[in-house]
Amino acid sequence: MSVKTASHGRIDKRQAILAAAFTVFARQGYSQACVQEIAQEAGVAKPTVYNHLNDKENLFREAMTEASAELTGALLAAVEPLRDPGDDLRAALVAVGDRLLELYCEERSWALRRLLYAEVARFPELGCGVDKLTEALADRFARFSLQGKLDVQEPEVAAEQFLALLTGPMDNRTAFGTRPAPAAELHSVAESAVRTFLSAFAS
Amino acid sequence: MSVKTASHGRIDKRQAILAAAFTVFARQGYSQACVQEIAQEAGVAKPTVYNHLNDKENLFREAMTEASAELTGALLAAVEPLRDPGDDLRAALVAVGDRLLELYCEERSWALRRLLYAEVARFPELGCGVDKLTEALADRFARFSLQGKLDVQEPEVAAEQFLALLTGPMDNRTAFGTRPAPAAELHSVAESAVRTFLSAFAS
Amino acid sequence: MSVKTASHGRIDKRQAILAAAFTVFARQGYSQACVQEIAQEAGVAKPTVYNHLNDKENLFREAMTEASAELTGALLAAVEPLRDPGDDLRAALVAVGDRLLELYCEERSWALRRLLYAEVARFPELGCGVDKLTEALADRFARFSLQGKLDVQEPEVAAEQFLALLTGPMDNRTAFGTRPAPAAELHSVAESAVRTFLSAFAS
Amino acid sequence: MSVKTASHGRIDKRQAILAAAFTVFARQGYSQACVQEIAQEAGVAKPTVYNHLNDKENLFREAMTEASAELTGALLAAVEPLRDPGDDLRAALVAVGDRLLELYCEERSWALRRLLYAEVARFPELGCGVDKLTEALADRFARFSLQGKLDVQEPEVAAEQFLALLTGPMDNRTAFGTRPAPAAELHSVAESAVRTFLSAFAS
DNA sequence: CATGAATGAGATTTCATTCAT
DNA sequence: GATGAATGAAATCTCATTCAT
Repeated sequence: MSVKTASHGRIDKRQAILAAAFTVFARQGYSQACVQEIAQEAGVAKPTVYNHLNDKENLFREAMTEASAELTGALLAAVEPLRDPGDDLRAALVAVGDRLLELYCEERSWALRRLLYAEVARFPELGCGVDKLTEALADRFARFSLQGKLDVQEPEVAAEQFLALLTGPMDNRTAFGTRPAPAAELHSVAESAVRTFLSAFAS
Repeated sequence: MSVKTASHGRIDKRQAILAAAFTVFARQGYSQACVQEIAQEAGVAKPTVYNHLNDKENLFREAMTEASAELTGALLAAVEPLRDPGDDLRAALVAVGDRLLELYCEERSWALRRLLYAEVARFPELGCGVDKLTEALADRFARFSLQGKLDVQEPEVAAEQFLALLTGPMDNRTAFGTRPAPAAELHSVAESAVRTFLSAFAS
Repeated sequence: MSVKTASHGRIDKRQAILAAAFTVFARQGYSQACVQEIAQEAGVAKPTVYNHLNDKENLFREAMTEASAELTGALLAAVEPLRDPGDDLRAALVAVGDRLLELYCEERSWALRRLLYAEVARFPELGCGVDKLTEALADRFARFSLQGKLDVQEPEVAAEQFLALLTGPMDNRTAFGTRPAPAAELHSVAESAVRTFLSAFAS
Repeated sequence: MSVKTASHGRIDKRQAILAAAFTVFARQGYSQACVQEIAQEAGVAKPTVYNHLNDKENLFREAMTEASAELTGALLAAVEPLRDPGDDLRAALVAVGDRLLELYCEERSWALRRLLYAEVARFPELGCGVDKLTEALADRFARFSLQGKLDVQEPEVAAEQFLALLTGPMDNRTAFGTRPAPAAELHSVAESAVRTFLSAFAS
């Protein structure tokens, strides 16, 4: 009724289309996905998709950007607790590791990474985002080092390695996200990662 | 002319088609690649492709299997030197790390992984191969542990982590294989990986 | 604001739409032209076009009628001087011929004829207008005949032939209005036409 | 069966497609015509059309070129008799005029000209063909002038004018090919044209 | 009356796949 | 066994037209 409502309606529809698009792209891959199916999933007619997003490529870009931002937000939130890790640094790192792995192994995360890998050659801008997660983690590690809680010379490298230890094993363990990993296994991976990390960087 | 030659000719043609297929799939992705282009790249007519490999899906499977086996072979060969590491374990590990990273960052390797990631949802059998590289490395680490050169409780986990430390950083550093990484950077990553690994697992 | 102004505004808007429509139809042809573009050119929204003119076909009809009337008016005005040709009939005919050819070769004239030719099959009413120009010219020639200035038995035929001699050569000379014709060439054609015409019909 | 037959089959199919294309384009215009309908008219599947002619634009170009060449051939043949006009030049000219007008007023001729006019803006190469008919006629008139049968200073201009006198009146008389013209009317136009032409150029 | 948004229908084009030779 | 030709099916995108405001 009000302008605001109308505006929201428009924005909502755009968001609905983007969400539907990501769902379908995740299921079928970029090329196999057809705009028709995305429109159906969003509950609109095909031309409406073209009215809001210009063409399939742009639709993909926007849907990926959206999904990517969402995941990045959650990941950054997951490392926030390290601002106040309490007495037990190991426990704090394991908790963060658990949470990161949980996010990393969500179905949508795998789908996002699969699409990213698959299409980065044709959509190079998708791979260009700076890795905010590594940076945020490097910030924490630098602080810990200053506080004498860790002995880290190159915080960026340490952050990279922390994340690599966490997520690296999951490709093979879940057959690239095809098989689900039990929570216990995730926790075990997180603990191993933290153990190795602390063995290397404990002060 | 002879049966043997004819047979070889047949096999050669099949191999040529598979090689061409991988090249084209790597360039375009599974869906974007069209059989016509593969046939052209292989220098044969389209129906010949269908005579040798039944349909596009099978063509993809076989081409991926072929390329995958090739890469796996090279990776396994790269860890062979660890059977006789000499006195300086660190140097041996760095050398192996260098070689593994080099292989990992070849254009064809990225392409293979991109295709794997992209299509594992529709071709689940592609992701099912046991990870021979991790196993081979775990074998070496187990030996080192027995020989007192390392202190490794779970060789599989240690191998996973060694590989994660090596390759994990490369996704972001090369924008998923889109940007080339200078050899010096590769070496630096290998050294960091080995340093962290040995800090954690030195006996 | 006032009724009169509003009414004028309405008429003006209709005229603006028709003018824009002709411009776009001339540029793109009937089918290629899209209502969206016409609306843009007219500076109104698409439904406004539908409010004023019912559908695309009617829009075309009206735009063509408008443009056609405009051109016809100019052509009729161009032969008016023959009501008072002065002493030198040849000079008067050449002057009229020059002006007619000039109008005939305007960009908009070519566009109009192109659209007429192109769409007369689907809009037969467009081709049904009596040829007022031929009639007007026939009237003049009949007068000249009565006055002993010409020897014309069938004024309609003479008028047809005068116009044919003028405009017939232009299709090929301008590649159907695609290439511009220099003014000198136009004048030369007009002179040749008048020469032949007078050779045949001089009293 | 034989290679030759196979080859003919291919050529025949291409010709069939081009003929069907011209028929449909003539009926519907370039944009309204759809490839689907052309394929149906030709009795082949839609992709076959795309196999032989690359896209709709090229299909149009080739179909127009073909039809144009056909008509041009007939027109040139129609003026051949003027190589040996016999004693009665007037009669010969009228005969040729009759035949030219007959060809000019065939349904396919009107269709060709309509398409040419309609699309010359988007397919400029279609309008670029030299006018062989005018040239051939100019050649005949030049001969007649040398032989003292005519008094023609500029044969090209005379030829242009002869054709203009013939065909110029037909646009209006047939409502641009929409109405059929009775043979008697055609003959009358031809006679008037020849009368005027000879009045002007008789030696 | 003017308009932003939505849509049903349909156009061009591509591609995996199969015959017939 | 290899190939030129043909095709059924489907995908992207456009456009005339209509609601609801």
